[in-house]
Amino acid sequence: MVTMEDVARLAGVSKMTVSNVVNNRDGVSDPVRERVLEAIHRSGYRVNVSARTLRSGRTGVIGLAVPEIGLPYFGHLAAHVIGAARRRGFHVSIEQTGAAAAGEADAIAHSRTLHFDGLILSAVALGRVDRQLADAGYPLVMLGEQDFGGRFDHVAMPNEEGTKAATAHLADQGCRRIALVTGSVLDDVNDLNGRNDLDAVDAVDEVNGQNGQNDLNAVNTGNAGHGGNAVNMATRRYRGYRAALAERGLDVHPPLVFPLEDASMEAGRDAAHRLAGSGRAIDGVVAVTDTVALGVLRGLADRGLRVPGDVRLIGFDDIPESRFAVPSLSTVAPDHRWMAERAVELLAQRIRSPLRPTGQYVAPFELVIRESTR
Amino acid sequence: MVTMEDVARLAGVSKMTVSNVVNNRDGVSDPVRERVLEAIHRSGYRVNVSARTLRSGRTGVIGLAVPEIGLPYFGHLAAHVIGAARRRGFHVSIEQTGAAAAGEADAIAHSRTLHFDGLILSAVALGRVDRQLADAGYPLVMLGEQDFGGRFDHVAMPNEEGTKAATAHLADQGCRRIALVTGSVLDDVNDLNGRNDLDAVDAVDEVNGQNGQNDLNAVNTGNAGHGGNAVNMATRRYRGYRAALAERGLDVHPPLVFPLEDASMEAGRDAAHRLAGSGRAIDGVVAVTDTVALGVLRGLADRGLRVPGDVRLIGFDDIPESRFAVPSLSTVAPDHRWMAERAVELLAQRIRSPLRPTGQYVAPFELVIRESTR
DNA sequence: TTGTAGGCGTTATCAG
DNA sequence: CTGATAACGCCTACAA
Repeated sequence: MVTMEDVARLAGVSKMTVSNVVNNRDGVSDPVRERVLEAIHRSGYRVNVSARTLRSGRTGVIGLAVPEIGLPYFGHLAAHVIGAARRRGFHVSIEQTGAAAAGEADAIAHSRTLHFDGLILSAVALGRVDRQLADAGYPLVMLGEQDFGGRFDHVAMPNEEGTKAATAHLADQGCRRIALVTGSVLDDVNDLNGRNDLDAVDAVDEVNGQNGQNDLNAVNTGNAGHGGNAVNMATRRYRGYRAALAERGLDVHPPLVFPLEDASMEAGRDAAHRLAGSGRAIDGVVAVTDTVALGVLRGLADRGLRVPGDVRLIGFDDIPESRFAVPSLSTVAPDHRWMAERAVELLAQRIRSPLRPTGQYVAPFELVIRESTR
Repeated sequence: MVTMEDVARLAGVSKMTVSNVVNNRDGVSDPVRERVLEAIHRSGYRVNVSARTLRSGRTGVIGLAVPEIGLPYFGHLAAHVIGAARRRGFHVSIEQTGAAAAGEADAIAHSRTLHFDGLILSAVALGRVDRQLADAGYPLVMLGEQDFGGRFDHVAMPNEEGTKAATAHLADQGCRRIALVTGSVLDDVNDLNGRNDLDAVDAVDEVNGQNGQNDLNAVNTGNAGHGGNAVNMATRRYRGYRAALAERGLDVHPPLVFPLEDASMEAGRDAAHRLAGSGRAIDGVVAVTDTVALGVLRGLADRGLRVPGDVRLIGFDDIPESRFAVPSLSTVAPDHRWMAERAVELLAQRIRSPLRPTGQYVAPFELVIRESTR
């Protein structure tokens, strides 16, 4: 292995000068820099990242923890994050958490052990992050679902607004009995089908209005300053759904909510089977994610229901697969690129200045109308 | 940061004893080990991976280079590789190569720079690996498509056999004019639609019969000893297609081959449009991958062609999405779990013994018949 | 069974 | 502008 020592000898300078050249520091004269670069090239020298890390405490690697990289949404998200990180000189290492709180806590611990410079956590299950973690001052950005009342940097999906828009769209298309297919993990909401159960949730919803200072220069700024106590994705989407129904006077008791085991296609298909067999004359379905919606599409086909003829269907995420489904899937399309950029930028900032106030952001979105709701 | 020194002080022993405990080495008495573990727990000590790496030369991290983690196939593959690696105590870092030879060479260089212990390369474009790389002795396992004449450990897809089986299946279902939708990068084969163009390829096909020593204990052994000169995936799949047609007497001139820009759904849809407009009365389509097949499915729908009524369609890979398509997609299903396990195992072996002979394996597969070919 | 000395390749500090 | 020196935290080798 060729070291800085070797390069230094070859160029007739000291180790330190080589280091300065490698790291683009100034204080090196042009002719010397030239000589050093030449020597580096000739010797095939490569910096030893471990040694650098040992000395500097920085690895140049950030972690990205997702429930399951094989799910389309997370695969695409990862691709964006990797791109955004590369543009800022970071490398990305992917962790799978298995959509379990234990996995997510593990990912954080593992991330610190491996001395990633920071971690982007696409948290689904982590109900309440350990006080340890919050206090650790480890650079951590939450991406997507969960919300921790401003204790972390957070780039959120437009859960409530998006679902409301999707539901309203179905109503506008003439749907009168609109179902929601969603995760079953509504905070503080049990017995979902039994009663008007949102009161408990609403009581928790004290927006704390904490603002992150916005020194990002993204063209598309989204909505900064979104905050609130820990309320999960399913709850937020449920709220959006109920809000739209209420506006349109389409509320129904018991609510037409079909819970899922997880956010898989398989679960979506199951839900569609239950839905078709419920005898409740459903003519519109809002699915909590596109992946679930694709499963619902399949499940409806199993039961001989036509989309959009018998039932209209809309998803959430706009994964590429949705465009190619038959029928193509209408969906809420958050700006994933924007989310990835913002998350990486927030993390980079936190790595630079650990004590800056946290920032909360909600991604901009648009409604994409395709065949499934025409 | 808490170091071994701190733990040693806390436990009243030397640094070295702590190291021995941490690494599960023997030569430490039970009471002392107990004390040390206690001290580790109390202090929240974590080994510093950089320091360990600097000293030992091993990082415990392997790289996985794929064209694009957002494509369903690679996402699922990655999930399997991550699992297999974890079982062997390795961590996985994912690189995106962008399906370009430059990207793949970069990934290798980058991988070495980062001091991964080795790299699993899902190579698509890398026509000829640099002699440098081959000679470098850097632990490298090729996964999937490319084939390098035995110079690397290689876990291949059953390209030729699988495609042959798929094509034969369509013939058995009564298809008479079967098209192939595939990548356009057939080695040494230009002007694909002009003439009987396989001769050039066949001339290259000298199987060299190199065998990897099989000390793996997988239940499902697949076919070891597959070798050959560098012939890419598209060519192998084309061969399987032609072989099946020849057997059934269904060969047609010019061949019903529709080339793709890349292996995306978009490209598949385009191909379907061309195919539908070709006026060649096609009644069966073999798509080079499931992702492409899903695009074809969509493209056929655009043109009002029914699957399987007007055209039967079969893919390759068995990604989960295929099961949920409408109609569900018949496909060639290689054992992905087996492939991931074998690739990681080969890499682990090569890391242990760099000079062992290379092993070539072809994954077992089965034909999965679903609605699209009934 | 436990402890001590030294060095892995890099960078921060400070002197020239 | 350049160079000498001392860490960074751990592990190999050898001594006690």
